[in-house]
Amino acid sequence: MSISSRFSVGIHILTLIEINKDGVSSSEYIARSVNTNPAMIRKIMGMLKKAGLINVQPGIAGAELARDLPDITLLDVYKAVNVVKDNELFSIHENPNPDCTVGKNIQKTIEPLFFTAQHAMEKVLENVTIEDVVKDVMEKETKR
Amino acid sequence: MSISSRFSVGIHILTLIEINKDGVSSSEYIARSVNTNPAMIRKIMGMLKKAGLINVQPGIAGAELARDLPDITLLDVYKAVNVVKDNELFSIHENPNPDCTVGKNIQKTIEPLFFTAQHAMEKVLENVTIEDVVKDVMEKETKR
DNA sequence: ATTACACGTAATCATTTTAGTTACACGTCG
DNA sequence: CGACGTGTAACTAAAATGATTACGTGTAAT
Repeated sequence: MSISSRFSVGIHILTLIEINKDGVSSSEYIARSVNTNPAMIRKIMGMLKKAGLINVQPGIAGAELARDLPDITLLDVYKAVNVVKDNELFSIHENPNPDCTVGKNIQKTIEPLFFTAQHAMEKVLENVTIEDVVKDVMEKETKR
Repeated sequence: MSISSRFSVGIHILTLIEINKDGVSSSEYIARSVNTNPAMIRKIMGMLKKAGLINVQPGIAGAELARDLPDITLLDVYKAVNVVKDNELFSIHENPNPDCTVGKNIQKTIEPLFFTAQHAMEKVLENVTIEDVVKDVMEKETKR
Protein backbone atom coordinates (compact mmCIF):
# COMPACT_ATOMS: atom_id res chain seq x y z
CA MET A 1 0.00 0.00 0.00
CA SER A 2 1.11 3.51 -0.72
CA ILE A 3 -0.42 6.94 -0.38
CA SER A 4 -1.52 8.05 -3.84
CA SER A 5 0.89 10.02 -5.97
CA ARG A 6 -1.84 12.65 -6.25
CA PHE A 7 -0.09 14.12 -3.23
CA SER A 8 3.29 14.49 -4.89
CA VAL A 9 1.63 15.67 -8.10
CA GLY A 10 -0.23 18.31 -6.08
CA ILE A 11 3.04 19.56 -4.67
CA HIS A 12 4.52 19.56 -8.15
CA ILE A 13 1.65 21.62 -9.51
CA LEU A 14 1.87 24.30 -6.84
CA THR A 15 5.63 24.50 -7.14
CA LEU A 16 5.45 24.83 -10.90
CA ILE A 17 2.80 27.53 -10.76
CA GLU A 18 5.09 29.56 -8.52
CA ILE A 19 8.26 29.06 -10.51
CA ASN A 20 6.40 29.79 -13.72
CA LYS A 21 4.52 32.74 -12.25
CA ASP A 22 5.58 35.00 -15.12
CA GLY A 23 4.16 32.53 -17.62
CA VAL A 24 0.84 30.82 -18.10
CA SER A 25 0.35 27.55 -16.23
CA SER A 26 -2.32 25.80 -18.22
CA SER A 27 -3.25 22.20 -17.49
CA GLU A 28 -1.54 21.26 -20.72
CA TYR A 29 1.68 23.00 -19.70
CA ILE A 30 1.67 21.45 -16.25
CA ALA A 31 0.89 18.02 -17.65
CA ARG A 32 4.04 18.15 -19.77
CA SER A 33 6.15 18.87 -16.69
CA VAL A 34 4.52 16.18 -14.58
CA ASN A 35 4.44 13.87 -17.57
CA THR A 36 0.83 12.83 -17.45
CA ASN A 37 -2.52 13.72 -18.94
CA PRO A 38 -4.01 17.25 -18.84
CA ALA A 39 -7.29 15.78 -17.59
CA MET A 40 -5.51 14.28 -14.59
CA ILE A 41 -3.98 17.65 -13.85
CA ARG A 42 -7.32 19.40 -14.12
CA LYS A 43 -8.84 16.88 -11.75
CA ILE A 44 -6.16 17.48 -9.14
CA MET A 45 -6.26 21.23 -9.73
CA GLY A 46 -9.97 21.04 -9.07
CA MET A 47 -9.21 19.63 -5.63
CA LEU A 48 -6.57 22.28 -4.95
CA LYS A 49 -9.04 24.95 -6.02
CA LYS A 50 -11.78 23.54 -3.81
CA ALA A 51 -9.35 23.67 -0.89
CA GLY A 52 -8.64 27.31 -1.60
CA LEU A 53 -5.03 26.80 -2.57
CA ILE A 54 -5.21 28.03 -6.16
CA ASN A 55 -7.40 30.17 -8.39
CA VAL A 56 -8.51 28.84 -11.74
CA GLN A 57 -11.33 29.97 -13.95
CA PRO A 58 -13.23 28.06 -16.61
CA GLY A 59 -12.21 29.15 -20.03
CA ILE A 60 -9.20 31.13 -18.86
CA ALA A 61 -5.84 29.50 -19.35
CA GLY A 62 -3.55 29.32 -16.33
CA ALA A 63 -3.75 29.06 -12.59
CA GLU A 64 -2.27 31.08 -9.78
CA LEU A 65 -1.67 30.49 -6.11
CA ALA A 66 -4.47 31.71 -3.88
CA ARG A 67 -2.23 32.25 -0.86
CA ASP A 68 1.22 33.52 -0.10
CA LEU A 69 3.90 30.91 -0.55
CA PRO A 70 4.73 30.41 3.13
CA ASP A 71 1.04 29.97 3.91
CA ILE A 72 0.64 26.72 2.02
CA THR A 73 1.90 23.71 3.91
CA LEU A 74 2.31 20.19 2.64
CA LEU A 75 -0.45 19.20 5.06
CA ASP A 76 -2.78 21.58 3.23
CA VAL A 77 -1.98 19.82 -0.02
CA TYR A 78 -2.23 16.39 1.60
CA LYS A 79 -5.72 17.14 2.80
CA ALA A 80 -6.74 18.88 -0.40
CA VAL A 81 -6.01 15.94 -2.67
CA ASN A 82 -7.88 13.61 -0.41
CA VAL A 83 -5.40 10.76 -0.36
CA VAL A 84 -6.32 9.66 3.16
CA LYS A 85 -9.66 10.08 4.85
CA ASP A 86 -9.60 11.95 8.14
CA ASN A 87 -8.11 9.78 10.85
CA GLU A 88 -8.11 6.72 8.66
CA LEU A 89 -4.50 6.30 7.71
CA PHE A 90 -4.70 2.95 9.47
CA SER A 91 -7.71 0.74 9.07
CA ILE A 92 -8.90 -1.40 11.95
CA HIS A 93 -10.63 -4.72 11.39
CA GLU A 94 -14.39 -4.54 11.91
CA ASN A 95 -16.60 -6.59 14.21
CA PRO A 96 -14.18 -8.39 16.48
CA ASN A 97 -15.92 -10.85 18.79
CA PRO A 98 -17.54 -8.99 21.72
CA ASP A 99 -17.60 -12.21 23.76
CA CYS A 100 -13.82 -12.20 23.95
CA THR A 101 -11.79 -9.95 26.24
CA VAL A 102 -9.48 -9.00 23.42
CA GLY A 103 -12.17 -8.74 20.76
CA LYS A 104 -14.27 -6.53 22.98
CA ASN A 105 -11.56 -3.99 23.80
CA ILE A 106 -8.92 -4.09 21.12
CA GLN A 107 -10.44 -1.44 18.88
CA LYS A 108 -10.63 1.21 21.57
CA THR A 109 -7.10 0.35 22.63
CA ILE A 110 -5.60 0.55 19.17
CA GLU A 111 -7.45 3.60 17.88
CA PRO A 112 -5.67 6.27 19.93
CA LEU A 113 -2.32 4.67 19.20
CA PHE A 114 -2.96 4.86 15.48
CA PHE A 115 -4.15 8.43 15.76
CA THR A 116 -0.99 9.44 17.59
CA ALA A 117 1.18 7.86 14.91
CA GLN A 118 -0.78 9.47 12.13
CA HIS A 119 -0.70 12.88 13.74
CA ALA A 120 3.06 12.68 14.21
CA MET A 121 3.36 12.17 10.49
CA GLU A 122 0.98 14.99 9.66
CA LYS A 123 2.82 17.33 11.99
CA VAL A 124 5.91 16.93 9.87
CA LEU A 125 3.94 17.79 6.74
CA GLU A 126 2.53 20.82 8.46
CA ASN A 127 5.98 22.19 9.11
CA VAL A 128 7.03 22.24 5.48
CA THR A 129 5.70 24.88 3.13
CA ILE A 130 5.59 25.18 -0.64
CA GLU A 131 8.07 28.00 -0.19
CA ASP A 132 10.55 25.50 1.25
CA VAL A 133 9.97 23.22 -1.70
CA VAL A 134 10.40 26.01 -4.23
CA LYS A 135 13.64 27.12 -2.60
CA ASP A 136 15.01 23.59 -2.59
CA VAL A 137 14.13 23.00 -6.22
CA MET A 138 15.77 26.27 -7.25
CA GLU A 139 18.84 25.51 -5.21
CA LYS A 140 19.21 22.10 -6.82
CA GLU A 141 18.80 23.73 -10.24
CA THR A 142 21.54 26.30 -9.76
CA LYS A 143 23.96 23.71 -8.45
CA ARG A 144 24.47 22.23 -11.88
CA MET B 1 -6.42 4.79 0.88
CA SER B 2 -5.74 3.10 4.15
CA ILE B 3 -3.01 0.91 5.59
CA SER B 4 -4.29 -2.65 5.53
CA SER B 5 -6.09 -4.01 8.56
CA ARG B 6 -3.54 -6.83 8.56
CA PHE B 7 -1.67 -4.54 10.92
CA SER B 8 -4.45 -4.28 13.47
CA VAL B 9 -5.21 -7.97 13.09
CA GLY B 10 -1.56 -8.75 13.75
CA ILE B 11 -1.72 -6.76 16.97
CA HIS B 12 -4.92 -8.55 17.88
CA ILE B 13 -3.31 -11.95 17.34
CA LEU B 14 -0.29 -11.24 19.49
CA THR B 15 -2.41 -9.74 22.24
CA LEU B 16 -4.75 -12.69 22.24
CA ILE B 17 -1.92 -15.22 22.36
CA GLU B 18 -0.60 -13.49 25.46
CA ILE B 19 -3.91 -13.14 27.25
CA ASN B 20 -4.79 -16.73 26.37
CA LYS B 21 -1.35 -18.03 27.25
CA ASP B 22 -2.78 -20.73 29.52
CA GLY B 23 -4.96 -22.00 26.67
CA VAL B 24 -4.35 -23.10 23.12
CA SER B 25 -4.39 -20.34 20.50
CA SER B 26 -5.20 -22.20 17.32
CA SER B 27 -5.95 -20.33 14.12
CA GLU B 28 -9.56 -21.37 14.52
CA TYR B 29 -9.72 -19.95 18.05
CA ILE B 30 -8.07 -16.69 17.04
CA ALA B 31 -10.29 -16.38 13.98
CA ARG B 32 -13.36 -16.45 16.20
CA SER B 33 -12.02 -13.57 18.28
CA VAL B 34 -11.01 -11.49 15.26
CA ASN B 35 -14.17 -12.54 13.45
CA THR B 36 -12.65 -13.67 10.21
CA ASN B 37 -11.47 -16.80 8.46
CA PRO B 38 -8.90 -19.21 9.96
CA ALA B 39 -6.98 -19.16 6.68
CA MET B 40 -6.58 -15.38 6.95
CA ILE B 41 -5.23 -15.82 10.45
CA ARG B 42 -2.80 -18.50 9.35
CA LYS B 43 -1.54 -16.26 6.57
CA ILE B 44 -0.89 -13.39 8.95
CA MET B 45 0.57 -15.74 11.56
CA GLY B 46 2.93 -16.97 8.88
CA MET B 47 4.21 -13.41 8.50
CA LEU B 48 4.56 -12.96 12.24
CA LYS B 49 6.44 -16.25 12.43
CA LYS B 50 8.75 -15.28 9.58
CA ALA B 51 9.53 -12.07 11.45
CA GLY B 52 10.42 -14.06 14.57
CA LEU B 53 7.57 -12.74 16.66
CA ILE B 54 5.78 -16.01 17.31
CA ASN B 55 6.44 -19.74 17.25
CA VAL B 56 4.06 -22.02 15.41
CA GLN B 57 4.58 -25.57 14.20
CA PRO B 58 2.83 -27.39 11.40
CA GLY B 59 0.45 -29.94 12.78
CA ILE B 60 0.59 -28.63 16.33
CA ALA B 61 -2.33 -26.52 17.48
CA GLY B 62 -1.53 -23.18 19.06
CA ALA B 63 1.06 -20.45 18.85
CA GLU B 64 3.19 -18.71 21.42
CA LEU B 65 5.15 -15.49 21.52
CA ALA B 66 8.77 -15.85 20.51
CA ARG B 67 9.93 -12.86 22.55
CA ASP B 68 9.23 -11.27 25.87
CA LEU B 69 6.20 -8.99 25.86
CA PRO B 70 8.08 -5.69 26.17
CA ASP B 71 10.37 -6.70 23.32
CA ILE B 72 7.69 -6.65 20.66
CA THR B 73 6.85 -3.17 19.41
CA LEU B 74 4.05 -2.15 17.12
CA LEU B 75 6.71 -1.25 14.58
CA ASP B 76 7.85 -4.88 14.61
CA VAL B 77 4.32 -5.96 13.82
CA TYR B 78 3.90 -3.24 11.22
CA LYS B 79 6.97 -4.40 9.36
CA ALA B 80 6.14 -8.07 9.82
CA VAL B 81 2.76 -7.91 8.15
CA ASN B 82 4.17 -6.02 5.21
CA VAL B 83 1.50 -3.35 4.91
CA VAL B 84 3.89 -0.74 3.58
CA LYS B 85 7.07 -1.33 1.61
CA ASP B 86 10.22 0.14 3.11
CA ASN B 87 10.25 3.90 2.65
CA GLU B 88 7.26 3.80 0.38
CA LEU B 89 4.44 5.09 2.54
CA PHE B 90 4.16 7.91 0.04
CA SER B 91 4.43 7.26 -3.65
CA ILE B 92 6.01 9.82 -5.94
CA HIS B 93 4.94 10.22 -9.55
CA GLU B 94 7.39 8.69 -12.01
CA ASN B 95 9.17 10.29 -14.95
CA PRO B 96 8.58 14.00 -14.51
CA ASN B 97 9.91 16.01 -17.42
CA PRO B 98 13.71 16.40 -17.12
CA ASP B 99 13.61 19.42 -19.42
CA CYS B 100 11.73 21.40 -16.78
CA THR B 101 13.31 22.91 -13.68
CA VAL B 102 10.58 21.54 -11.49
CA GLY B 103 10.32 18.17 -13.23
CA LYS B 104 14.04 17.66 -13.03
CA ASN B 105 14.41 18.34 -9.32
CA ILE B 106 11.08 17.72 -7.64
CA GLN B 107 11.63 14.06 -6.83
CA LYS B 108 14.86 14.59 -4.97
CA THR B 109 13.30 17.50 -3.12
CA ILE B 110 10.21 15.64 -2.03
CA GLU B 111 11.77 12.30 -1.15
CA PRO B 112 13.55 13.33 2.07
CA LEU B 113 10.48 15.23 3.21
CA PHE B 114 8.33 12.14 2.81
CA PHE B 115 10.91 10.00 4.57
CA THR B 116 10.97 12.34 7.52
CA ALA B 117 7.19 12.25 7.82
CA GLN B 118 7.07 8.48 7.52
CA HIS B 119 9.81 8.01 10.10
CA ALA B 120 8.04 10.27 12.57
CA MET B 121 5.04 7.98 12.30
CA GLU B 122 7.10 4.83 12.65
CA LYS B 123 8.88 6.25 15.68
CA VAL B 124 5.56 6.42 17.50
CA LEU B 125 4.84 2.79 16.66
CA GLU B 126 8.28 1.84 17.89
CA ASN B 127 7.54 3.31 21.29
CA VAL B 128 4.50 1.17 21.95
CA THR B 129 4.87 -2.50 22.86
CA ILE B 130 2.47 -5.40 22.89
CA GLU B 131 2.84 -5.27 26.64
CA ASP B 132 1.29 -1.81 26.61
CA VAL B 133 -1.57 -3.08 24.49
CA VAL B 134 -2.18 -6.09 26.72
CA LYS B 135 -2.24 -3.90 29.81
CA ASP B 136 -4.69 -1.48 28.25
CA VAL B 137 -7.00 -4.23 27.09
CA MET B 138 -7.00 -5.82 30.55
CA GLU B 139 -7.61 -2.47 32.18
CA LYS B 140 -10.56 -1.74 29.93
CA GLU B 141 -11.92 -5.21 30.73
CA THR B 142 -11.81 -4.84 34.52
CA LYS B 143 -13.46 -1.44 34.36
CA ARG B 144 -16.81 -2.93 33.53
C1' DA C 1 -1.06 -47.75 11.18
C1' DT C 2 -4.90 -45.28 10.90
C1' DT C 3 -7.52 -41.37 12.01
C1' DA C 4 -8.57 -36.77 13.49
C1' DC C 5 -6.94 -32.42 13.77
C1' DA C 6 -4.21 -28.24 12.59
C1' DC C 7 -0.85 -25.63 10.00
C1' DG C 8 0.86 -23.92 5.31
C1' DT C 9 -0.35 -22.30 1.01
C1' DA C 10 -2.30 -21.89 -3.56
C1' DA C 11 -6.29 -20.54 -6.26
C1' DT C 12 -10.30 -18.00 -6.86
C1' DC C 13 -13.53 -14.02 -6.32
C1' DA C 14 -15.81 -9.43 -5.54
C1' DT C 15 -14.72 -4.94 -4.31
C1' DT C 16 -12.10 -0.83 -4.23
C1' DT C 17 -8.53 2.34 -5.66
C1' DT C 18 -5.35 4.13 -8.79
C1' DA C 19 -3.76 6.20 -12.98
C1' DG C 20 -4.69 6.95 -17.49
C1' DT C 21 -7.51 8.14 -21.47
C1' DT C 22 -11.31 9.88 -24.36
C1' DA C 23 -15.06 12.77 -24.99
C1' DC C 24 -17.77 16.65 -24.54
C1' DA C 25 -20.35 20.59 -22.38
C1' DC C 26 -19.46 25.14 -21.05
C1' DG C 27 -16.89 29.58 -20.43
C1' DT C 28 -13.67 33.23 -22.28
C1' DC C 29 -11.89 36.14 -25.60
C1' DG C 30 -10.02 37.64 -30.01
C1' DC D 1 -18.26 32.96 -34.71
C1' DG D 2 -14.25 30.18 -33.78
C1' DA D 3 -10.28 28.75 -31.20
C1' DC D 4 -8.80 27.51 -26.93
C1' DG D 5 -9.06 25.94 -22.06
C1' DT D 6 -11.45 24.42 -17.91
C1' DG D 7 -14.68 21.13 -15.61
C1' DT D 8 -16.46 16.47 -15.61
C1' DA D 9 -18.27 12.18 -16.67
C1' DA D 10 -17.45 7.64 -18.48
C1' DC D 11 -14.54 3.93 -19.29
C1' DT D 12 -10.33 1.04 -18.93
C1' DA D 13 -6.47 -1.89 -17.01
C1' DA D 14 -3.85 -2.95 -13.16
C1' DA D 15 -3.13 -3.66 -8.37
C1' DA D 16 -4.45 -4.45 -3.47
C1' DT D 17 -7.63 -6.04 -0.07
C1' DG D 18 -10.43 -9.23 2.48
C1' DA D 19 -12.74 -13.47 2.17
C1' DT D 20 -13.29 -18.18 1.01
C1' DT D 21 -12.41 -22.95 -0.54
C1' DA D 22 -9.45 -26.66 -1.07
C1' DC D 23 -5.79 -29.59 -0.25
C1' DG D 24 -1.02 -31.17 0.91
C1' DT D 25 1.74 -32.02 4.89
C1' DG D 26 2.83 -32.66 9.74
C1' DT D 27 1.55 -34.34 14.64
C1' DA D 28 -0.26 -37.19 17.98
C1' DA D 29 -3.68 -40.17 20.04
C1' DT D 30 -6.08 -44.45 19.64
